[in-house]
Amino acid sequence: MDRLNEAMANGGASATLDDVARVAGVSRATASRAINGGNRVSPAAQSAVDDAVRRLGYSPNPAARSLVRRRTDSVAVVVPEPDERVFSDPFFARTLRGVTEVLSARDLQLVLLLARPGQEEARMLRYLRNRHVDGALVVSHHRSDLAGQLADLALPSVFVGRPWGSSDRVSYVDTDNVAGGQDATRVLVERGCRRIGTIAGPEDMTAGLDRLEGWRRALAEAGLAADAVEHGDFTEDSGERAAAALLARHPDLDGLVVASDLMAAGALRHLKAQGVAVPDQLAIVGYDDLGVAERTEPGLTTVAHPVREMAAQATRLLLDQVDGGTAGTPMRVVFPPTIVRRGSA
Amino acid sequence: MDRLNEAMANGGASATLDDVARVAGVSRATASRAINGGNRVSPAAQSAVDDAVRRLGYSPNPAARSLVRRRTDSVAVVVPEPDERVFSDPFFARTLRGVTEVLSARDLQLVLLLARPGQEEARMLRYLRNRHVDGALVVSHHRSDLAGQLADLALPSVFVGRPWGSSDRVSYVDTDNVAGGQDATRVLVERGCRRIGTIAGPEDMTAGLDRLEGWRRALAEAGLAADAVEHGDFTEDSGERAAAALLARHPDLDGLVVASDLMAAGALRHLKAQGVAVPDQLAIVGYDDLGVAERTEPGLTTVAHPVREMAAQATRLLLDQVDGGTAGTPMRVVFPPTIVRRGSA
DNA sequence: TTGAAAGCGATACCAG
DNA sequence: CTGGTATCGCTTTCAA
Repeated sequence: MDRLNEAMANGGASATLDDVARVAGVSRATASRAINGGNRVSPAAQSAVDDAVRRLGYSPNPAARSLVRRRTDSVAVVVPEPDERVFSDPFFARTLRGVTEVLSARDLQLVLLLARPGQEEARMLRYLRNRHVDGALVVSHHRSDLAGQLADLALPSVFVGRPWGSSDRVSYVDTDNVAGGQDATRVLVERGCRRIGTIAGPEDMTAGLDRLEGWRRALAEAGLAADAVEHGDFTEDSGERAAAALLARHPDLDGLVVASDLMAAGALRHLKAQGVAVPDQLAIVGYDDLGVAERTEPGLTTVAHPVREMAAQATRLLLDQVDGGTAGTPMRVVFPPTIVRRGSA
Repeated sequence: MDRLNEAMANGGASATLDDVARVAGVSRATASRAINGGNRVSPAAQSAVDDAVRRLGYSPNPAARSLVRRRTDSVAVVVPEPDERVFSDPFFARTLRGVTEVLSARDLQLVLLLARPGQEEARMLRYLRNRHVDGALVVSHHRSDLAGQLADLALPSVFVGRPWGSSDRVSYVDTDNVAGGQDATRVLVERGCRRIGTIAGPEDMTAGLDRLEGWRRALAEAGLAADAVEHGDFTEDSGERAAAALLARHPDLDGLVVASDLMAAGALRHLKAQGVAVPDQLAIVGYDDLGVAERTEPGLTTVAHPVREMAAQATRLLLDQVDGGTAGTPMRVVFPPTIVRRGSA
C-alpha cells in the first residue's frame, strides 16, 4: 500500500494499472479493458475502474503501451531545411495548422523534426527508422533523395509537395505548380504585357522549377521571349535583389511573374524605390496568397493554393497508411491553383 | 530463423536484441552491454555484436528501452500560443536554434508541442503528465498558471522568459527587461528627447510589462511625463497601428521606445508615410536585435538580448534537472541586455 | 464478463 | 567478462 499512497500523493504520476486494478477490486485485464473503451466490461466494473482512475490520477505509461501495441500515437513532421527562416514563411505556419487540425481530431501528437542537411539528417533518419513515430510527413524539402530513403524504411510517409528523386515511390500532395505558373503568366499576357520576366524559386525545389516551367510554357504559347529569369530563395530580401538584377539586365520589362508573394513584396519594394509604377509600367503577379499579398501596396494579384487543405489531406493520407498498416501504394493528390486578382496586375 | 531472415530483408526494422545476440553468438545481456557503450565486454564479443548489428541493421526499440530506463531521450518545447504567427517572430526561430544546439550535442530529440489555450492545452498537459518526454521547455507564454501546473507535475521544466503566476516554483531564464526598457529610454533622454512615448508589448506577457516598467522608471528618474503608452502584440502591423494611435493623441512626441523591433519597423512605416523624419523629428529605440533592426531604414538603435544563449542556457538547466532526477529547486539565470546603436536614435 | 498468464523488447542486478 | 533472470507497465489471447 506504500506505492499506492505515494501514487495518490504526487498527482498519479506513478500509479500503475496494477494499482488501479487493486483499488477497483478487479483484475488488471478488466481494468485495461475498462480504460480502453470499455468493451465487455460490466457497468459495475467499469465504474469501479473509472473511480479508481480518478482517485489515483492514473494515466497509462506510453512506453509500455506502445511496446505492446506497436503504435506510438505520434507522427513526425520532418522539416529538412538548412535555414531557420522556414519559420518566417507563412507557407510553413499554414501547413502546420492544417496538419494539427487533423492530428488533434485523432488525438495524435505532432513531433516536429528539424533537420538541417548534414549530421542532423542522419539523426532524423535514425529516429524514424527506430519507429519513434507511426509515420512521417515531410514538408519543405530541397533536392535530396529523402523520398527514396523513406520508401526504403517502409515507414508510412507522405510528402507535402512533390519530392525530388524517387517521387514515384512515395505518396505526396501537391498543387499543380506548372498550371499555376502558366495561369499567372497568362494574366500578364492578356493584360497586354509583351516583355515578361520572372523571379523564380530556388533551383533545388520542385515547386520553384514547376512554376518556372509554367511561365515558359505560357510565353511559348504566346510567342514571347522567355529569357528574363532570376532565382530567389522565397524570402523577401531575395526578391528585392532579384528584381534589381532583373531590371538592370532587362530595363524593358513590362510584366513580372514572381514565384512567391514574399519575393514579390521584395520586388515591390525595389520598384517603389526606383519609382516604377505598378501595375502601369510593370505589372506583377505573385504566388501563394497567404496573407502578405493583401498587405502590399498595391495588393498583389497572385496564385492561390489551398495550403491548409493540402496539409490536412496529406495528413489524412498518412493516417490511412498508418491505420492500414501499409507503407506502400504511392498515392498522390494534386490541387488546382486559382488566380486572385488585386491591384498589381 | 524465419524472423531473422525477415529482419535482414527489410532493413532491420524488426530485428530484436535477441536476434543480434543469436547471430553474434552471445547472450542478450552481453549484446545489450556491447550496444550501450560496451562496458565490460571482451573485444571479441564486442566486434561480434557490432557485426551482427550491422548485418541485421538492428536498431533498438525505443519503447522497450524507455520502459525500463524510464527515459525517453526527448524533451518537449511547449509553445502555448494562440496564434500561428509565433513562427514569423524571429525571436522564436532563434530560440529554437539555441535549444536545438544543446539537444543535438546530447543526441536528444526535440518534440514541439503547439498548444493553443483551450482543449489543446489539456492534451498538452496530459502528454507531459504521461511522461512522453523527459522534460519541458516552455517558450513564449501568456498569462496563465502553466508554471504552477508544471510544478505540480513534478516534471523537469524550465521557462524561457519569466512566467506568470508561480514564477517562484519553476526554473527560468530571462533577460532583465526592466533594465532594457530603462536603457532604451535613457538613450532618448540623453539625446535630448523630452516627450517620450512607448509602444509596449502585450499586457499579458511579462516581457511586455517589464520593458514598460523600465520605460516608466527612466522617465521618472529624468522627471519626464510617462503618459504616452500604446500596446501592441509584437507584430509589425500592430506596431504600425499603435504608432498611428499614439501620434494622433500626442503629436508632440519626440522620442519613442518600442518593445520589439518588428513593431518598431511597423512604426517606422507609419512615420515614413506621414513624412516624419527619423531620428530628427522623432527618435526611436527598438528591442530584440534579431536581424530586422539592421534592415530597416534608418537602422534601428535597439536593445539586444542574447536570445540564442538564453535558450541554450535554459536547455542546459533542464538537462541538469533531468540528469539529477530533480524536478525542483527553482533556478534562474538573468542575462543583461545591451544597447546597439544604429541610425534611429 | 472476467482473470490468469503469456508476451512486447529492452536493461540491469547478481552470481559465476 | 558473461549469462540467467527478474523486471518495466500494459495489452491480449484463452479458458472458465
